[in-house]
This record gives sequence, structure tokens and C-alpha cells, in this order.
Amino acid sequence: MGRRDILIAANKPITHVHFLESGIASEVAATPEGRRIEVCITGREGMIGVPLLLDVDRTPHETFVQIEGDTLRIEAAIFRRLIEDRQSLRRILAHYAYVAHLQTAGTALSNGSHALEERLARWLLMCHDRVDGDEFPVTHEFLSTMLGVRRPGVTTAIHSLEGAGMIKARRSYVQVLDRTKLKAAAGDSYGVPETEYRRLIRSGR
Amino acid sequence: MGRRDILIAANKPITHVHFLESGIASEVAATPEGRRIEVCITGREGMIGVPLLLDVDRTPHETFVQIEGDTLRIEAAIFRRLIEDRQSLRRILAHYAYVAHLQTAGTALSNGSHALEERLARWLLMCHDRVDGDEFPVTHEFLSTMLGVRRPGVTTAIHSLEGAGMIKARRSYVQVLDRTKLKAAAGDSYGVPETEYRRLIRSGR
DNA sequence: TGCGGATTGTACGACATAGTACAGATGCCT
DNA sequence: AGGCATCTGTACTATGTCGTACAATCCGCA
Repeated sequence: MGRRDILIAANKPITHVHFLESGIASEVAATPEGRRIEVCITGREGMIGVPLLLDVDRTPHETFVQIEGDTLRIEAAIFRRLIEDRQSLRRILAHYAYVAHLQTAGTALSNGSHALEERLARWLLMCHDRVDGDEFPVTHEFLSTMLGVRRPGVTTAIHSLEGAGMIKARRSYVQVLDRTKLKAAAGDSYGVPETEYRRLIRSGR
Repeated sequence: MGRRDILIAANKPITHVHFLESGIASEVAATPEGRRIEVCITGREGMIGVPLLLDVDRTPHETFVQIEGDTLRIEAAIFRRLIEDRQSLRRILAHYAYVAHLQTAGTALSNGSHALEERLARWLLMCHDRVDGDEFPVTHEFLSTMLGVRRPGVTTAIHSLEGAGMIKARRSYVQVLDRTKLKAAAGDSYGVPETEYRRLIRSGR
């Protein structure tokens, strides 16, 4: 599963459901005019292909690989049968679908009422949650698309977080140095879906 | 079902699933610090209580009555049994749950990359879709909370739309005069979930 | 009929982000 | 080792929205 691979193409039948073992996938909402913005990210905690769980065969959104990794995938038809037969599987996946909704709602909240620096901190935390180690690849340009802001704005915001000792940036990479401070910088933009995830899914293991 | 009635309280067990016959409900994402912003609205096209469909008993979001109307409600336990027994019901509700996800994602997109005037136009269109007639009650103050912006900003934006002959505003009310123009003003912020709704649900009737 | 709360209109400086442009730095590939 | 595409740093003006304040208007209720 390499970077920029498309796991779910927009408006085409969803062929597989993916469960990531590592790496991160981004769900991007797009409009006919070509605006794009990230609404939800998924790592090994979730599933790629929520529409299939909801009996929807295609979606206007695109899901692609943001950070490369390994994935287990199931063919769509088999997946459908599987959740038909196994209620407990359907149940846990439904819980994840709900957490994904909360994350998307959190993105809406954040985009609408948080400053760039807070939104950036939120985004970095969500990535950090889903990778091994403290460093992951990401460019300012990419971030600007995901957050829906200017690229130089990202550069400035990164400098600000870096100046406060929360992260360390090098070309095409960001390293989280002080997660606690980063959380403080994210303020209340981070945490709601994460808490619910713990309540609904992780606790049930 | 009167204005400001709370249909689903934050972090409390969801007692009922509602199906509106008229009126509109708003789902609001909130943070511990008290930020609030609307992420999704529902009228007679959908259901209130998607979490229960996903086997989730409570949610950090609040859903309240934005425009009064009539509602049919089902007790949570009965609803659970119902969707257990009737796959076709579960199926159609799952489709709606997905449309709600698209709407929430659309809100994230709009909040992140559209100007206030476009966002306001989108919001008015979504309300207009869900009421009988062309007029509905709404104050600038309320809109400012829902959109996550300043109240005077809403006033200005409304004047702008009004000046273009798209709407007519009077105290506590807005009337849609020219839906076509309003759609143009909303640009690509409006339409994606609506199209999918037609594909998935209305076509299946 | 007049009072008072709610709603709307307007103003103004402050500030964040947009849009754009370009130079410098990095690191991969030949 | 050099060339080149990519990425990052910085600058500048323009503009939209913020935060705040206050006046004007509306309308239900005493």
C-alpha cells in the first residue's frame, strides 16, 4: 500500500474493505468544482469502506493512502456476507462507523471555529496516534490541502509549534517531541472522538 | 415538539428515535470548553438517533429542535428490536445514516473553505428543502452560533443576499425568493449529500 | 399604550488568512 | 558531482472575519 494509492475512488463501486495494519488513510470530501478537504483519517484502529457497512455501494468521497503501510483487504461481496452472518462483527464495525462520524463532525467544528495553529496541532496528534514512533512523513503542501489553508500559512504555523518545542520539522517530515504541549496547543479541538473510541471499542476488547 | 426542545441530550442515554413529520432538528457538536457548531440538520427526510442504529447508546453531541413541528418517536429498546427483525428497514436507515455522514463532511468542507456568504446560502437552502413554503423562522444570533461566526457578520451576509434579491428577511424570519440564484450563491457548497440522497433513498420509494 | 427584552443595523480597529511571488535549501537521480 | 525537481522560508498587499460597542427597531406583554 504505497503513498497516494487510492483505496476508494470517488463515485466508483467500492471494491474492497480495508483494515490497515500500519499507515494512515485520508477520506477527502470533494465538490464538482474541485475543492478538496480532508474530513476523516483512519489507521489501524478502524476500517476503510464504511459505506459498504451501511449498504452503500459507492461514495462521492475519495479515500487514499496518506502514509504508506500494510493492509488486509476483503472483497466487497464477501464482506457483505460476512456482516450478514456475524452480528458481533457488524456491531463493532458500526461502533467504528460512529466514531468516524464523530471525527468528521470534529473536523467540521475545528474548520469552523479554531485557528490554524490549533487545527494543525489536532491534525498532528491524530497522525501521531496512528503511527509507530514519533516521526512521520508530511509536507507543508500536503497539509495545506488537507486543512484547506494556504501553504505558507502551514509553514508559519509549524514554525510556531516548533518554536514552542512541541515538534521538530525537517524536510518532508515532522517529529512529535512533546505530546502534552501539543495537546494544550490543540485545545478542545482534539479529544472527543478519541474518548468515544476508547469507550465504545477499545474497552470492549 | 417545540423550539429548543432537546431530542438527544449530550452524553445521556438516547431514549427515543424520532422521525419528523415537519420541522427541523439540528445536531450540534460541542467540546468540553463549550464551543458549539452545527454539523448536520434533519427534517422529514431522515431519522433522529443514528447512533442507536449503529448500536451506540449515547453521544457527545446534542440534537435539538430548530424549527418546531410534529414527530413520531419510537422507544429505543423497541427500535433496536425493530431493526433486528426488519432488514429492509435497517437498510434504508443505514442509507440515511450515510447521507448524514456526507452532510457532516459537507459542513466540514464548507466551514474550511467557503466564505460566509456561501455558507449562509447553503444553510438557507438546506432549511428550505425541509420546510413547507418559502419562509421559516430564524434569527441572526441563532445563525451565527450554527455557522460558528459573529452575529454582525450574519447580518451583513443576509443583507448581501437580500440585496441580490435571493431572500427577504424580516425580524426573526427569512423567506426564500429566488432559489436558483441562492444556489448560485452557495456555489459548490450545496448539493453533494442531496444528490446522494436522491440516488440512495428517494429513488427507492 | 407604553415598557422592556429581543433582534437587528452599524461602526471601527485589530488580526488572521488569502493570494501571490520569488529566493533559498534540500536531496534524489544521472 | 552536478542538475533538477521538490520543498521550505519569507515578503507584501488585500480582504474577510473578529471582538466589541452601541444605537435603532421591533413586538409581546403588563
